Amino acid sequence: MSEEKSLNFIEEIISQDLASGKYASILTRFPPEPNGYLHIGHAKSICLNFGLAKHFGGKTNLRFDDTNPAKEEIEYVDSIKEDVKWLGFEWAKECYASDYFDQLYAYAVQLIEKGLAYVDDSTAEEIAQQKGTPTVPGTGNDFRNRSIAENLALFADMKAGKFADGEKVLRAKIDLASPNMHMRDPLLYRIKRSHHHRTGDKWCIYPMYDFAHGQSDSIENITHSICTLEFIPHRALYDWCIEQLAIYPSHQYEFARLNMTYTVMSKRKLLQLVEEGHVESWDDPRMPTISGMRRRGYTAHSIRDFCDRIGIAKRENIIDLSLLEFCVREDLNKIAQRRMVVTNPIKLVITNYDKGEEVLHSENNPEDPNGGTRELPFSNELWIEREDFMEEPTKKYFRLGPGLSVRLKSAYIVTCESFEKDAAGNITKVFASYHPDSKSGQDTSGIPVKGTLHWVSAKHAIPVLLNEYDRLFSVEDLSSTEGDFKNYINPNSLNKVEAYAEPALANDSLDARFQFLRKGYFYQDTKSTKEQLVFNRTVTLKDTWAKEQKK
RNA sequence: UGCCUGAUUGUGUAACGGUAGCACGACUGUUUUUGGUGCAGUUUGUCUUGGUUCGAAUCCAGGUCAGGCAACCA
Repeated sequence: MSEEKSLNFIEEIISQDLASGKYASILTRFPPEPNGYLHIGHAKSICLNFGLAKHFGGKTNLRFDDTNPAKEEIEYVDSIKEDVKWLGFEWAKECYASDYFDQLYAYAVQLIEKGLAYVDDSTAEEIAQQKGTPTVPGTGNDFRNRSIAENLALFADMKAGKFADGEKVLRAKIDLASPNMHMRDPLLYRIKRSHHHRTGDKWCIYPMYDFAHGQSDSIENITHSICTLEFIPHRALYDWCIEQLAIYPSHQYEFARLNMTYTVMSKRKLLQLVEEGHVESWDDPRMPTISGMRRRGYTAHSIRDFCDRIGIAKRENIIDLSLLEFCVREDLNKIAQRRMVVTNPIKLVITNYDKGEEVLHSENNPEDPNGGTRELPFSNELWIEREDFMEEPTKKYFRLGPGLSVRLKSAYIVTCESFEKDAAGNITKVFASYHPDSKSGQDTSGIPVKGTLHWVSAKHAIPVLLNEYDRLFSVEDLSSTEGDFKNYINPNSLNKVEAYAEPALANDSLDARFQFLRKGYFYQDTKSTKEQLVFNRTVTLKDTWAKEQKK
């Protein structure tokens, strides 16, 4: 990080901790629960945790917070590892909370021995009721006064599987009148017979988040444990456990999670979109998941840049989707191969072109002098965009119309002579003459043109399929809406179009980034084949003409 | 009605008692064989009321507003 850039509040804390000698080096961790795919909000956390370590010369662990086997799957573990790697980060250690189950159990026994935990036979409802409310203190029950010996025996029996699911829980004995609800004798362990993706059926009791997370941090010697704002009330409990157990004192810090316009950022909601078929899968290119964005054509670099630009603070935020789009356009503009693709074709006949065909050349990327060129076949019958012809052009229209001239990109200047319509009044063909002395790169015609059109030679064109994506939701701020969030799904978030592409595309590499001239940035879909090329639109180009027309 | 966070332009984010800056967006102009890119410029802000101070976005007090907290979820 450059010196002129100011530090965010967490970087300030770390700087001070390092300067004061509190730590010789730092260790952070990224701790997802493997119950879904990672999304752009996780990317913010990943960039923060790994970025901090990188900046301050420390390390970062990847830790799976797998304490609830009912929701977790190996598929999610695999996807999370893939996504973190793809984003460009390397973890020091791959850890699992489940690796610490034995240790965690021992910690719980210690607490019981200190008279700080007890087995409670109450039902979930009873416990909830006895907890009181934020304004009314909770009340205890007789189980709270069980002897240490009895608690020890009972907890061992819980572990041994002598009770049914939900029959008993282990609770910390703290303060039922605490103004912080999380300190009102929180649950530490519950009985849950569920196959765990790593420990199998070894355990029938599982630690709760609050009894697993801080201790896992401590076991790994995490110096700075960074999480989101909703965990602020948990911090007192985090510290309490560490203090009572007298173990390595990791510290928790909280920042505001990412929210973005026109999308949702919760695994629960994203899971719903997948399960109810509103999108195809977790990696549907409309999803704000890392895998969806990757499939859509976002680069890891652009996502990292985005995370860098949004900053880290404690206030709630909602980031404009336009910032993400800016980041990916900026990156892609520099690296994308330019190609020409016509989506809504109309035939352009060059009436005076009698050479049959010729091969022209066009630059792969005007931003990159070393990007080279590609071959571009030209002939007397071309496809151009329907919207590039207007029967009765308006004043600011720079494209084709009767009597108007335009440059065909990397080819010639043509002048429109006439056009044909079908019975329904639709334009079917446009006729134009070309100016032989206006060839791209050696133009001596002196004809002034304002517009340049992309085109494809009709007989050389290859058919491709384009997925044109738009925002997933039609309202900017989903958090301000009422009712089911799915009511606000944009019905036009995907527009599949057949298109004609220049032949060079058939031989391009699978993972190349493209800019289809005047249309947007595209990336080959995972389902694309040689027989049927499919491209996903990552993002459109900025379109000031479309904006002008709306006025 | 308890506790905990927070409040700087449309959206983010800086300024650490001393010029309210930066980015995105929006808007101009300019360049351009992409109505893209680039370049130049314009644009709107310290929640509120008091207090401390030579000086307050910053410190203090009250208020207002927003979010979070009472899952055998994380």
